[in-house]
Amino acid sequence: MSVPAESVRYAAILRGAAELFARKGVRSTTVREIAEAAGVLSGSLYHYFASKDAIVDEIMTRYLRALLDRYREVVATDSDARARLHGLVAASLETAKAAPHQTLIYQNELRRLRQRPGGEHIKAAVHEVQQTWLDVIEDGRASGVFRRDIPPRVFYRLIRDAVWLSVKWFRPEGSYPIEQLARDCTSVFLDGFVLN
Amino acid sequence: MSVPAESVRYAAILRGAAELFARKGVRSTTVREIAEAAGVLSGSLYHYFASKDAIVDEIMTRYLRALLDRYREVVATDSDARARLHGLVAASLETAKAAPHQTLIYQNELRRLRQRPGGEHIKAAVHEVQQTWLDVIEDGRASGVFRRDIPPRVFYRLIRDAVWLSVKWFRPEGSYPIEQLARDCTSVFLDGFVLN
DNA sequence: GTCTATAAATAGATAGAC
DNA sequence: GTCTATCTATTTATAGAC
Repeated sequence: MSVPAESVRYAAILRGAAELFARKGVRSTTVREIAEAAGVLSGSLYHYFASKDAIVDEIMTRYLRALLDRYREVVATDSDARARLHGLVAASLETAKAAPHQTLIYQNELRRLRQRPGGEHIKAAVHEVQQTWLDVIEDGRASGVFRRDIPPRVFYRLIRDAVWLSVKWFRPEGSYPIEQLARDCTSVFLDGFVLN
Repeated sequence: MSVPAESVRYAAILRGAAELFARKGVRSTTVREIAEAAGVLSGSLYHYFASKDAIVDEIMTRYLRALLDRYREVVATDSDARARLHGLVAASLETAKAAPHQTLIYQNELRRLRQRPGGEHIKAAVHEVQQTWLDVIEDGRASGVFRRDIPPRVFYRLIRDAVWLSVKWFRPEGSYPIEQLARDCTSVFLDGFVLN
């Protein structure tokens, strides 16, 4: 929520910056590059954003809002734990496919974004993401579907990292569709890779 | 392999730089900070290394050499595919525990390290790491132990990311030992999280 | 709303004294 | 082998004309 709530140029800055941040890293991307990608000179950026950090913040805030909207839809369905876990896997993969740059920034720079002053709302969103997964896992344990000998947090972190890091290798244009990846991912984590 | 093959200070620079690179990122770490951590002034760094990038290269080269040494030990054992896969999981987790900073740099900056000129030997090492996993997976498929409906590369990437990213959350000082994590990790990926 | 011009700080790296 | 001093380039951000 900067000075002009929305405009074509404002959106172009966010879009171009996200691509650059994902490819080169936030720190290695200069405001001049962001400006060039948006078709303006660097001084003009400061009409839309107070600083380079403010651009990063806006990108991540929007991204987390969209992600949490999808997660809330998934847990609103009254299906069993296995279906809901698959729903979270699929929602995450679809989000990564729809917003790969933002997902990559989220993976690469989250640690530093959380630490820095003013990162409280990001921290809160990240916590809600985690809690959504843990609730589904706990539900599956309580209903006797999931194993009790694996700590829920450990399982959560394993599947979380495996799912999200797919943004680094999954190619939507290939012959292996995202729906298949979602099914394979759920099946490996729930049924295992050994033949029964 | 810089000018003085080895010295206390040389080692101190590598150690301090690894910690800083892991915590702040390579780009955000200045040569002055590296020098301060090693107890010298920035000018003195250039007696040991030609550039900041040369420090990063040396850290990653040593790390990958140590990792591949462990991997070669694992695949040299003539056990079945399940045991060898567990061996790779355990070797990776132990490496991450022994060299957490280097592992974090490997995860965060590998993409950029590979791309830049002179990164061919790193690329070759990364390829050998991948091939080690794929060989074990292929062996398990051929011997009828692993599923054939999941693409080997997909399974490799899922378990690879889950295992390596544990460096971001695993705490060696906690009550959950690394050996248990290795067992849980192997079991989740091979047997699944659902109760049988 | 965009540009020009530039301020102010910081970066990697070098030269030479000690 | 280390430090002092500094060069050169780059970076974020600002001020003010248009």
